Amino acid sequence: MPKVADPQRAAETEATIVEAAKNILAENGLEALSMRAVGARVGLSATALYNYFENKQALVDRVVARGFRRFESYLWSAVEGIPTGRLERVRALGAAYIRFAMENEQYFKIMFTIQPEDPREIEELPGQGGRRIFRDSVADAIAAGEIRGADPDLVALYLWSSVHGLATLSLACDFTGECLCGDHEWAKDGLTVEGLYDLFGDFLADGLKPRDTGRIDGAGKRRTDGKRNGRDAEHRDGTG
Amino acid sequence: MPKVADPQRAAETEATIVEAAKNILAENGLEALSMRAVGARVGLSATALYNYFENKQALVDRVVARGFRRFESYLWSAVEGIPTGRLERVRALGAAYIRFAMENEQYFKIMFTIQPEDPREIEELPGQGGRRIFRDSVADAIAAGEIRGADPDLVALYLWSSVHGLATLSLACDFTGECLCGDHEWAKDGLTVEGLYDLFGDFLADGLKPRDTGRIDGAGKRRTDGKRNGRDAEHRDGTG
DNA sequence: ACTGTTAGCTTAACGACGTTATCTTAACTG
DNA sequence: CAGTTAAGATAACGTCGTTAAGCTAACAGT
Repeated sequence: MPKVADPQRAAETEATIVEAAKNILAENGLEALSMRAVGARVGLSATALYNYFENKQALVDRVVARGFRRFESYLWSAVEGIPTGRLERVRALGAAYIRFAMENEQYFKIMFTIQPEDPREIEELPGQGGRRIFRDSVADAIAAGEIRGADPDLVALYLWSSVHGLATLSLACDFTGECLCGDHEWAKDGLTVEGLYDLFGDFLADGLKPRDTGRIDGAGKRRTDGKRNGRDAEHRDGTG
Repeated sequence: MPKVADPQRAAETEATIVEAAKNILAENGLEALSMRAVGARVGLSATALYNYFENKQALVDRVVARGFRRFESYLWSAVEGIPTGRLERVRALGAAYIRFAMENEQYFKIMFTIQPEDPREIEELPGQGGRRIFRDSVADAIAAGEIRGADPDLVALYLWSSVHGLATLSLACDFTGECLCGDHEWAKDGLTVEGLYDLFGDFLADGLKPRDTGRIDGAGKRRTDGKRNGRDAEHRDGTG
């Protein structure tokens, strides 16, 4: 008797439920996202939702998947007007990444916090969509000579993680004015995360500039610190 | 009648409880961290814990605070043998950051996920400790001329967020082998996060190299993309 | 037209959670 | 030895995710 018969109707109801769940999440945060609350929002009892989703995790997975689709289209629409191959396009991509995280805080948090128990149920691994856009833009910029001739996948992952770090950190810390208590030149008229990213973009861009010493593709797996193996702290968390 | 009388004994018991909580967290994850479980682990009932902590959040805050102290000393011990002023020291700091995140996964997650409801109860904002070490090492490297003459706070925050992004992302995605399905030169013999960081370190270092065009301190708050205001997507998450 | 099936829901209930109020026990004090 | 009290246990409330059982309305077959 569980499960729904008409797949058409099922899909519609599921979409309604996912929509309600994401609204509760955006408005009141993760702890407010209960099955009973979602049910009440769509005019059903909590248990009725189990006709459409196996459990709460499955519902949350769907919300996350929706979030990633929105995320991807958000990134796309942010750079579609900028010609491919330009470094500017890559920088705008990073700016859009930050902006999405700030505008969709709760959403962004669960996207990279909750991991689906069955990864195949989500169309793509978290961030795959966003990463692909990064990769393509980077590859174009490399081909156009605006970024040094390194592996696009590597460079894209680098940019992605850098931008992701800024987004994540600013959601966790709100360091705009608290962590950085000193009065700095670059923070005096209201430090925003977007402003920070603008500044960081210079470091990022300089690190990826073409250089004459030829391409680096990491073939040599260079060690920079002499003792990379040997776990120099043995911090294995015994009791401590 | 609540609260404990002898502050000496109270401090000891609190430490025991925090310790038990962090063990449960490390062994079984956040969802296993319940007051009843912590109480059972220290031989008390769940409600007895309320004599030492106002609520669960306060206990978790203490666990997080402990984590940050461990984190800070972990970073310190990882670079104490490397002479100050060397860029190598900054790179080793980043490597230690990554390593801590990998070795203390659950710990690291809550450190940057849970935000205390009363920030003052935690000795320092999340990451302040780690950031300070970054800042000092960067400042030394700048003074020694191994990093370009920019604001140490800005550069430290940049490095911090870059490394944090790599750590966070790899905890969320496990892209070592899944997200990056293509067979790359740099991924062929087992891609580890530490290996990735080694590769990224080159980009990072190049972006921070001294350059002859003088210092950049961001006074001009440069805009790189022509249209930074104007919210080019209007993605305000209405419904659909 | 009456009966049986069944899709899709509701209600009841279970165990676990955080938390509060009340009760017990054991040590100390006069 | 009586009384106080510190520090715990027990009971209980409301909420959570989830399961089992019961209801209701639409539909099928003869």
